[in-house]
Amino acid sequence: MLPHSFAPAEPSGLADSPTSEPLLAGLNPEQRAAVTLPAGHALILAGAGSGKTRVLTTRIAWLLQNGYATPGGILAVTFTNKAAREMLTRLSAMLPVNVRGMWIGTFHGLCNRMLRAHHKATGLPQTFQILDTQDQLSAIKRLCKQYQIDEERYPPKQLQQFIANCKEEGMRPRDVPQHDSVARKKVEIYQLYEDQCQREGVVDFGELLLRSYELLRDNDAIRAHYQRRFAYILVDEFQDTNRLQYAWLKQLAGDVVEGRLQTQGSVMAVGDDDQSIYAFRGARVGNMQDFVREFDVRQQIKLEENYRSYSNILDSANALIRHNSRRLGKELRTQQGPGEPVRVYEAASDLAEAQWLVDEIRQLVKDGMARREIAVLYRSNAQSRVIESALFNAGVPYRVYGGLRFFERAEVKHALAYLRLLENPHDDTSFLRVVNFPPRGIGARSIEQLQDAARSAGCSLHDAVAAVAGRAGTHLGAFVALVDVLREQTQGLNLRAIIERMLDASGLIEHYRSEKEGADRIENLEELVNAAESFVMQEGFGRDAVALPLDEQRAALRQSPASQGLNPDAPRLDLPLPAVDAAARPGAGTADVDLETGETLSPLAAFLTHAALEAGDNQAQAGQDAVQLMTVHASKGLEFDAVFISGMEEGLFPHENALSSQESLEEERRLMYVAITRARRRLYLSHAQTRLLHGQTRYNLRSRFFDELPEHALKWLTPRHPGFASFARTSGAVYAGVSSATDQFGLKSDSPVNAPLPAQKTPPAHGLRVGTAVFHTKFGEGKVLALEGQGEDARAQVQFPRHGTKWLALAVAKLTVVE
DNA sequence: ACAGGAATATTTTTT
DNA sequence: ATATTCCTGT
Repeated sequence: MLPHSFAPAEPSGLADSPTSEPLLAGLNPEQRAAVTLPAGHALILAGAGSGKTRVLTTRIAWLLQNGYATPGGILAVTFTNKAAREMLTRLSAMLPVNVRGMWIGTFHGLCNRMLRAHHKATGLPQTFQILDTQDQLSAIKRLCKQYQIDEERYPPKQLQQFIANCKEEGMRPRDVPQHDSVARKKVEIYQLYEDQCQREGVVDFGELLLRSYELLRDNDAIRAHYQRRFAYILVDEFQDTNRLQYAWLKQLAGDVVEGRLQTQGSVMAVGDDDQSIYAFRGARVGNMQDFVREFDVRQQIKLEENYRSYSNILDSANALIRHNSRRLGKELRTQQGPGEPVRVYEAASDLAEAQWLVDEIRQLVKDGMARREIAVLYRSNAQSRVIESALFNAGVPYRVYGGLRFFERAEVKHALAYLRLLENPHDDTSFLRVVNFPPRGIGARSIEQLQDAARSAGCSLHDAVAAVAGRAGTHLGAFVALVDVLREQTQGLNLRAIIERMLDASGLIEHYRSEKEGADRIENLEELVNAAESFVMQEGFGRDAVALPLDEQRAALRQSPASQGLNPDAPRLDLPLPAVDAAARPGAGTADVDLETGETLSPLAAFLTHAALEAGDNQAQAGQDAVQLMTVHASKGLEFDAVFISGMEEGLFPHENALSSQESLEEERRLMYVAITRARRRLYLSHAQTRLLHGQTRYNLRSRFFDELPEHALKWLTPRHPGFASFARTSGAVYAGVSSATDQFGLKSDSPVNAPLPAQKTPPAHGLRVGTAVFHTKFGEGKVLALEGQGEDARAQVQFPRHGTKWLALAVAKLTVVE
């Protein structure tokens, strides 16, 4: 058994102190076991709707209440700001605790907090700014121009991906294998990018994590400090962690001694391998197995009791996900009855599907369901269009999730760029964004001149302005003067005043006033002032955690059912942090590290950080009771009384790009699992025979996922036509999806869109499917994008890397299938 | 400097 | 079909 050292006290296990009863009331045995686990590492497999957040927050409250931990000894990490906020809100409703002392936030938020506290040790300026994805891309493009990198051979988007991937794998340029000249070049660019960021005092999202990880890894005193401090580490959505995030957690938890992890704190990882839907952006479900092995996890608890849905819905989810291999294994169950059947509808077209959705939604609303309790889910954003227009024409209020968020809007980013220049004039990304916006006669030529000057002088664009002569120099000089004067003038002003002065002096407002569609933009700029104001009000800027004022905490507590028996006015558990005992730290006698400096950021710097780390709301205007439209991904973590999953078609869901490998197909299945488990009472699955996609009519088969659902739970609203399974049988495709089959095949392209298809379809003789790799003697290898027509008329649209996309008559063109 | 037309690429996305 | 990006001519 691994040695554990526990601080400050060790929970004794299931023997609760009498005071924890009110906290634990209403928890089922598994939840209760998870909440009251003794010190040591634990994996909680929390199924959808099993009360995961409740367990996490109650665990923290229980640890605090029983004195097993102080607020300063807790670290709880999530992926989204929303999840972190929810945890804080629920926690402060349970206990009158000062949440300010706790480290509860996103990975990025906590890393940011750590880097600011130790900026000297990390080699960053204290007021380093954070590049979002847009900023990062423009920084890379600028770098490519500067070093004359062939953007054909090294597309900036790809470089961005490459750099982000490297960082997620914990690799600095020197760590990246350089097998060939292309790899060498990419690494060289990576290094140049790093130098540029360092020079400008900016970090990207990946850098926040990597720097923080390296800080812990390379600095014994700091690592020891945090290892001692965080007696309890809790990780939400653990299945979504990437390699670097896991490595970061390991640094916080303990050191590897003689090949074994010697931990100080206890790590509780909460996750669900069946809901892992972010492998495409680096999430590694394997971290769950690694965690169990490397941390020698003894406590594994499954939360399988579902409090959300009726059993027909859960049976469907369970049956579907059983088709995945390599699962940790889990079955959702409920004490509720079967409820209503899952309704399945086949529409003739995407239009007809949307119309049916509208009719069904209207009926639900008429029967008394709130519109906000109805969600329409789809696999990809492009599908929302038809549905939106059907809802719009019917006058049904709806809300679409996704799209640009507040702090990502162009006008807001412009304003933020000005503010960032006030904070840091050497931020070239911000400089370039607004040097000629609003237009002030500084063209591409002048900027090139300036960039050349900056490069030869090895300084920032701001500092290079003096070196540019002539008219260009005059205009540039005026811009720099504007920013510098503004910086002077805003010294000592409050945040609101700073922003107002900036909006005025920059000419942004005036510029948009003269633009025809500028009204919305001006509104957003005014909203920026409000956002800053409410940020300041929230006290405690410089921290990502949002703390409720004490009286609000107590008010929430009075209303909370979890607070029964607690005294809302009891003194706060505002215990001091454990002192860092330098003498007791092995080999740290001389260390004079500024551990967790008390330096605070200026309100402006703090606000800019906030803007970068929390891009704002992702949904359109709230308030009105509206039907919710979103992708399946966006629906994760939400629940609704009625859920429609639309576009249940082969090629769409599962997506055609995911058919090539077992892993990606299984991720699609998990995605479907997530979608199903969003529904509380009613679940509808719909698909259309024809659908307009990329300007072309496509004929899609019913999704294979239907064949994986239990017949007893389904109610077919329309007669069943043969679906993927029958196609797969007749065409010899492997049903489990190992082959790259999609089941799209050609029907006469001029068949009327709304006419029902013939009941019996025949599989194509040519054996091609969308996604098939083919070889053409003249054009080389290509991929089938679409198929049309039958027999002699059959045509295929094929995309060739060299020759573009072409329609080929299969009777004429000699195409061979590439395995 | 900027408008307008051609070329291009369309899974999912948080920080 | 459509949104975005790129490029060219004025």
